[in-house]
Amino acid sequence: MFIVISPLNPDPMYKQVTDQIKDAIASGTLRPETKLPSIREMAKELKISMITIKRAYADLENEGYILTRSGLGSFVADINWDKLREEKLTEIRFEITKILHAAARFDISAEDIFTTVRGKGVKE
Amino acid sequence: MFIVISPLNPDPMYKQVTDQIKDAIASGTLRPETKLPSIREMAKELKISMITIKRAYADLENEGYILTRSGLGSFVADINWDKLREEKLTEIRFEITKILHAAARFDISAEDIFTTVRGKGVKE
Amino acid sequence: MFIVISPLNPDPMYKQVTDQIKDAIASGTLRPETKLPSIREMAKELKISMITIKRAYADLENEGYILTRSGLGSFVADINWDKLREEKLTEIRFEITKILHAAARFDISAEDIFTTVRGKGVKE
Amino acid sequence: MFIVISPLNPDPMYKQVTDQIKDAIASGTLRPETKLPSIREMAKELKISMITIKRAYADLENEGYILTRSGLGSFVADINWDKLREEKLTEIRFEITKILHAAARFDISAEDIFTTVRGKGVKE
DNA sequence: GTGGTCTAGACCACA
DNA sequence: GTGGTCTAGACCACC
Repeated sequence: MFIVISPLNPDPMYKQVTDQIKDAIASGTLRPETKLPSIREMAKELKISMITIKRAYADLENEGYILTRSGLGSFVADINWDKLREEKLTEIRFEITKILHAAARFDISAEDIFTTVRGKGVKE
Repeated sequence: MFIVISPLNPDPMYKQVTDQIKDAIASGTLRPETKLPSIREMAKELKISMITIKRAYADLENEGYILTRSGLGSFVADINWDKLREEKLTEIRFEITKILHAAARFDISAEDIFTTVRGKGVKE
Repeated sequence: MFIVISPLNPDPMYKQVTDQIKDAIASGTLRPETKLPSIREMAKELKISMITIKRAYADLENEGYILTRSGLGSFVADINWDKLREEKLTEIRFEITKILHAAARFDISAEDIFTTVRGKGVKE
Repeated sequence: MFIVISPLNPDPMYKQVTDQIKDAIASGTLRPETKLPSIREMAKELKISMITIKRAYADLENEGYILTRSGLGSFVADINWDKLREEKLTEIRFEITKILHAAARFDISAEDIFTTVRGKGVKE
């Protein structure tokens, strides 16, 4: 599979898993209805504990990214993109504004930041 | 004093303390040579354990923000401002880039965000 | 394990621990990637508090000797020896020069010292 | 007077005082029978607490460097130079050996250090 | 009064 | 099981 777990990444393992699966879903690499590897398979492939994968899948299900049916496996869910996008945009706007206010104390302006961030390969 | 500990903030208490003291130093509210409140005073004022403050002060000393002399107290160190600003800018760039990556998963572009943030009264 | 805590040693316990682990890493007894005993194991073995070991491990991590991952344990880091050696040499040269200048006031020359230090079993 | 107390020096203040007085005696700057400043004067001049000077003078008396006579003041004692020099040499040897041990951790030999120190203007 | 060290014991997140 | 955080309370050296 396409997932990589790094011990240097400060994020906990389960989060590294969920983040990468979310990326795959959002980018279309994993399409709705697609069956995910079983917990056991995924654990074996990534050489990490089944418990960790279980936790990751549970989180994904709670957040509506996947659906798990006993005995059948886990499948990518069909997501309400508009609602998700709106929520996310509000959340992000809040985060960014907080950071910019903090930055202002160091005499770093929003433009300073936007400029250095642009042209770094971030999708515009 | 000027420090506020919030139970809603997911950061551990000691980090809330260090972050706010760093900000105060960086913004000039706390000038070099200034004596910080003693561990005991600060603990009493914030109503948290002495040990948590001690941990915060120890971290600040390790990072070069303050100097601590047993029997005397802790004092704001003389800091290399350019280096500090540079570090902060790197840190912020990292934070923002992380958020933008998360945003991209929802088809929210950097420009979408910059646009909604601009004209919100944030210093540019 | 190989660590010994001596009550006669004026160094605090946590420093005795870090010094001995640094020695073991530097001498190759502990190789990169090696897992260190857990905080609890080490504490039990040395019959000192968990917290003292935690302090020692935290210091080692701050100085780059080990990496600690919550839930997994602590591991010997891969160290940039050349850089470390260079820094250390500069630092030592400074220390020694300071001592020699102090000694000169007592009419003790550098050669006097070098001579008495040599042949004492110190690695040359 | 010739004493300087530095807050950057990790040695406690009372030790900075005793060390510098010992140096002055050993180097002949302070000759036997010379009267030292009173505790009160010294404290005022160095801008530190009388308690600290009291502690320093007490230590010096215990180690035989000075004699205090109530109502008269403190005077430099008549010292056995050979013994003093021998003590100093032992102390320095101890310091140097400690540094060399630390150095050995980084594969830096005594010769490496002696070589870089020599020819730096240190009296040999 | 100050900070430095060590202790015991709790609760939490993570694997 | 692992480490991370927070707590209360002890003793010490220093000012």
